[in-house]
Amino acid sequence: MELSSTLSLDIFGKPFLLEKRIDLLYAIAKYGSISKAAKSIPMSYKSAWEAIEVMNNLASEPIVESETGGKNGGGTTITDYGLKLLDTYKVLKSEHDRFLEHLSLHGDLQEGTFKTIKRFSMQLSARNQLQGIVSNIETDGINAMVTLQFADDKKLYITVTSEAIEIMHIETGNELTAIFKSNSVRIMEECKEIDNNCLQGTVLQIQNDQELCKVTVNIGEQRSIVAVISSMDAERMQLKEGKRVSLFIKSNKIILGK
Amino acid sequence: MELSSTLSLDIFGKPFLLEKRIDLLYAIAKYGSISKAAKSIPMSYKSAWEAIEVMNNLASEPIVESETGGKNGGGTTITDYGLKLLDTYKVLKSEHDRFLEHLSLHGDLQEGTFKTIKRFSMQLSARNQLQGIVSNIETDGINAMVTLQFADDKKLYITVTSEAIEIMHIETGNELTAIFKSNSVRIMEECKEIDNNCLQGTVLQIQNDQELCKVTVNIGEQRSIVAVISSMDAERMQLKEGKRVSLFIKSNKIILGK
DNA sequence: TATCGTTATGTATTTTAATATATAAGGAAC
DNA sequence: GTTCCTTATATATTAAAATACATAACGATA
Repeated sequence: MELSSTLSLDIFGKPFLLEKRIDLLYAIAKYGSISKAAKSIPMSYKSAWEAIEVMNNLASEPIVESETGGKNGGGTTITDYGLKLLDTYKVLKSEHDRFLEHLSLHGDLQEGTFKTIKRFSMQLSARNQLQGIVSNIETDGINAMVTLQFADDKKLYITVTSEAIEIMHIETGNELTAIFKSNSVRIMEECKEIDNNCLQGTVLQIQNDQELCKVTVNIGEQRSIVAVISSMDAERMQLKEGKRVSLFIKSNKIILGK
Repeated sequence: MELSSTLSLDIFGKPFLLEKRIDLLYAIAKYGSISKAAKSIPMSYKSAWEAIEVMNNLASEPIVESETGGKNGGGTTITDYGLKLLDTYKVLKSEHDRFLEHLSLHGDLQEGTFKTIKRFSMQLSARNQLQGIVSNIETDGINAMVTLQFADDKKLYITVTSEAIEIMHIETGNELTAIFKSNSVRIMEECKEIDNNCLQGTVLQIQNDQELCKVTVNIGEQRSIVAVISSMDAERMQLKEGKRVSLFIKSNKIILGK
């Protein structure tokens, strides 16, 4: 048994972006004309034309622009706004697909064992979430150590139970998310080479209250990590914006998300 | 702009459980007859009959059973299997709705700022996930303390950043999930009254390797918590199945999920 | 100016899905 | 046996959606 679902973006309660229309828009982007696009789908020119008219009317800005007459009889192109909408839909759709896949895998539908389903569509309070690829798994009795590799040859070791590895079907090559709280991050002047789970970065922002200090550190590629440390420690290290620091996260304080 | 989506459960690539059919099944369960159910939807008897025939044929077991003739002319009732499917669909649907709501709230669709979307449909490695109601929030500078109340007047305190409270729009009355790793759980013989974040329970299962000991503790209402502690500690406490223990989870090791 | 491929628009036709209507048969209850 | 309400099944009708087809306007280009 499988799950399927069609995603639709509505405006004023009316369908705006539908899967079919999205296909049409991509075809228009490719061929530069409604008629050719319609032929490639395939669908009738009239349907195509009406679909894009509806979309253009519902949207706050035009999605496509048409020219009639001219060199090749005219044509239709997608506006920047239209392209942005296509990107948006793509992200939405892929996230939705991920969700359905999770839901499908999560229990035996025939058996109706879904009552015990766990929530897995959650917004998490943990501010730090880094995506990486599993490069190694070492199972050793009750616990297992997962190595998560990031783009820039940084990596993190993560301790989870072997049970979790099994239940989540974690394998090398999986793209997983390392999740950890900001108070699980320690800041040090310099990592010793032997230290694991160290990430380098530069301080982006500092915020203080009486006892605590929230430090945002840029670790490259627009990714940042938030650490909350004691104001005392912050002062001792003379933290300030732009300063280069090392971040240390204990492997047993990281949660994995698939 | 809004998101909408219709969930469908398919078998052999063919639509099996659709929203409409679910409504029909509920109506049949209520009225005990296809004709009355169809009238109440409303839809034609023929459509209704065909719909349930399709479903009965696709399913591995009958979903409804019909009798013709008799006291009130016969009738149609839903089988246990059918009821189980309805339950399954309900869970699936509510999870799907949750997901769409999250997705809708997660960015401004008009602005197309969805590129930076975070994954929030994840399976988590953390084995311990407890749902409760927020009964109190104390924001104090950088950090905030959330009190999560459970059914049986147990409660947990959770430390998160004030930023997280804002971003997630956490308010008293929200139903949230407390998420923590099994190695964040300490086991003690007895909690002192003054200790916070203590949960009582009885040991369900114990698993050992050379160094570590995984203990599953039942904390009532079929909910259980998994703790991984050192074998030494386990031995010192003479843990065994059925023993009553106290669990302690530090407030700053818990992640909140909404 | 005639050509060409397109947009823009209308009307007719087909397809599809749903409803409406009709009818047989079943079987307990009176 | 008649009544009653239902299931089960077929056929006709309606409604909605898509396609097919036809035609005007457009404007660069040869």
